[in-house]
Amino acid sequence: MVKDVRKIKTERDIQQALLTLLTQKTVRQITVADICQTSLTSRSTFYAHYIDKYDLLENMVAVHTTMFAQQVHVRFMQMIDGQIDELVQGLLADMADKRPAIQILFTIHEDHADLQANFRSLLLKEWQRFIAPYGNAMQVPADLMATMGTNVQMTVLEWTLAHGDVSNAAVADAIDTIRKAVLLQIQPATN
Amino acid sequence: MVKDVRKIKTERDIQQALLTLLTQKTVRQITVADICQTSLTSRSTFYAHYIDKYDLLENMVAVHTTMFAQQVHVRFMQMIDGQIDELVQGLLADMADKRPAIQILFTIHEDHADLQANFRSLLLKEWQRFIAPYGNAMQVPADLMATMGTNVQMTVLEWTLAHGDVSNAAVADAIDTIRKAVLLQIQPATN
DNA sequence: GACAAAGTGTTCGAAAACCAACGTTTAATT
DNA sequence: AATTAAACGTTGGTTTTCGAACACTTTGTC
Repeated sequence: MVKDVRKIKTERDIQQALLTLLTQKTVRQITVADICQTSLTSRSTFYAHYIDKYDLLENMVAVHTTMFAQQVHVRFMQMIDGQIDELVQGLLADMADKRPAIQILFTIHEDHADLQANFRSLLLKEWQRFIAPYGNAMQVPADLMATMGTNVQMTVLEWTLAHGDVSNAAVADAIDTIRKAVLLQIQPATN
Repeated sequence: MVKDVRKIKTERDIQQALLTLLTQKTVRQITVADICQTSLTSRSTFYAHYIDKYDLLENMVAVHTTMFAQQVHVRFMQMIDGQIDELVQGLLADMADKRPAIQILFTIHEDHADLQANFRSLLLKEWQRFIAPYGNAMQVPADLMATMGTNVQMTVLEWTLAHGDVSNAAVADAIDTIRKAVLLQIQPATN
């Protein structure tokens, strides 16, 4: 079953409209009429695709979450010690075209639509899987270090989303220092 | 008679598609099927709006030409001696959102679709109107100076289209030198 | 509490776009 | 010159979108 192009275009326009409006108003302030006006679609068409504006928002967050989940999983599998930050850099490269959307959605924190929280949750899960084998030998609680690692990566991710790249030497240094500290806690023998 | 939004959207998509394709292929190499594929419209719909791809192109060129004509006319009226380059800067500011489109169309030179030539022609006409009063007193042919002035402005216009702004001091200096030379020919008494 | 204004969600006939199919034209190959 | 493939332009039935209308809920005001 192939989707009619009109559906694809309508949904694309509606989603883009919501992103645009989110840079101007809060979710609550945005009306369905606003979205339709901006996207050049009629309200009846909107309701043919989404239950309401929250359904639209949750849908968009879900799509990006799924994409991130798949990528983060694949990349973590390929990960070698000491290249954890490269994971985030690689992810950012893959998401290049979605950057504006992700950047906007990161500012939205609704009950069932919180992309930032989803990303953090996915990264945390992978960190926990990564740390698990070392768990017993560690001096520091595994969950704590997993959270630390996650937060460092989220920081890199958000900084890069906002500034385009981690070209700033000072920032790169700061992150690297923290990264090494975190890894040292996990693998005291190596390095 | 208000246009149906679907028509607006379809034409917007088709036009955007052509612009995109023009960055990859020549007009001749681009097929109607290409345009439809890129714009997510069906071929039957394309033919409901345009006779063929050249009709589409001419249409787009005509729109930008008309817009430029109106702006250049209004601004030339407000023009004061020595602020001729500000005209181009002002025009560029007004056309900010259309910059990518204009930039691409400037590279296309078809028989009845040559935006660059149209712009040059419009500027030249205004220069001729501007110079006319000084005509008899000038040491240099009026038409020559009009052409010179036009060329300088076209250069600024194209450079700014390509590089975003005339922030480069060297470029700004070079242009200013030429501008003054041109104006000096026209108004030997003033300055 | 009455009221107006604005937003919500639904319905339905008309208009537009889709898409697959078709025969025709064009251009390249042999 | 014959053949083939690709692009052209047209057609008609199907799907989607539009737009206006409707009743209903929410919000803020007098």
